[in-house]
Amino acid sequence: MAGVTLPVVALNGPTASGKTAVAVELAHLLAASGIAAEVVNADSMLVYRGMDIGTAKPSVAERGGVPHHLIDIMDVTRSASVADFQALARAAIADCRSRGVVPLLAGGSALYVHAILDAFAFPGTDPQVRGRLEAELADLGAAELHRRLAAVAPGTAAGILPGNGRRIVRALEVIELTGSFTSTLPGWEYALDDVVQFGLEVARDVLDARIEHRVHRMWADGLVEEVTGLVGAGLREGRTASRALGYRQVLQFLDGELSEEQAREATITGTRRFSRKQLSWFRRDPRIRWLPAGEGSAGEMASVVRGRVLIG
RNA sequence: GGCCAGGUAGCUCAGAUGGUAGUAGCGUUCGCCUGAAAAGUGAAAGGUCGCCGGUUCGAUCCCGGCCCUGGCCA
Repeated sequence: MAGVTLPVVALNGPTASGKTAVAVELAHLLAASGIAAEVVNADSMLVYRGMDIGTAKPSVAERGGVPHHLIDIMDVTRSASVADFQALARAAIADCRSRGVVPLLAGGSALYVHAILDAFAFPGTDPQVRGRLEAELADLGAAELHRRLAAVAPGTAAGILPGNGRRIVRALEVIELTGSFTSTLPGWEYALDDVVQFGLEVARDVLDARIEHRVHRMWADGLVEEVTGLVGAGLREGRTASRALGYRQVLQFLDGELSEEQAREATITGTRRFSRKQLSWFRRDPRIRWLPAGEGSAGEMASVVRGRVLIG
């Protein structure tokens, strides 16, 4: 009785695979059997306020009365980080469980999911050290800092491209703060109890067609207007938000670098490529149970989750 | 039926006075990357250059025929 445990349910898959709808449907099915469930977003771009159309953010109506956490939590001028997100998501998951609610971790950012579920530690950051190194990066250039990194930690330097200033700075920062830097990702080792991971599988050609259709719909729904409005909110100053698929291309259109048609096509091909990248990430995780996306997928997940709750 | 333009990588195409072709775009495959992962980045695979014949030391390229595609005229 006191031994009832609540699993963490991760629901992943490539963009446009229908994760959002399935998550809400799953929550409803669980509710029908007396199990409360809420969605915890695991998508790096849904956190930004005002980025709705281009991120395919679920509307309040689409959320179907199911509470969603970690959506619309920061302005486009800020940059979300894996480390912040890990802490926020773990807190949201713990909060759900403490209230007797099953958390449904839904989203397509594989690194975020990995960092939330698994033993993934982030060395801290120090604004002063960081600031100084970034100034040096601006002065001396990435190649020079890369040489310095190579002198201190050859192995680390070998794993970072000489032109990747951002990672070089981060590595130097961590070495300065902690004495060493590990650049290998941790293995598949849960840091949370009782995790169930599902992946939504969609045939390539179907997914590609959906992506194309969705991008056209974004344009019809006013993506260009949304971006124009966000420019006033500082979108261009947002290091991450301004690079989001669709947003970056519309900015290029607004700047005259691309025609509107080219921007739309670039968004389609970029999104397609992104979906491949997502798949290659998720496929590496052997614990994911893949289900074909479709009518019965939420039902199948619901029965697995019910079993976990009752057995626990 | 006649005229014109084409048939080169999975797709769209580039190219060479005849010496078996392209850092091409998109696609595919496989990697790297721990505080920007919808970002950044490396590499690979892949072609009997429409088919048959002729000229030539040698043809994807020249010549002839054929097939297919698009357009125009009948």
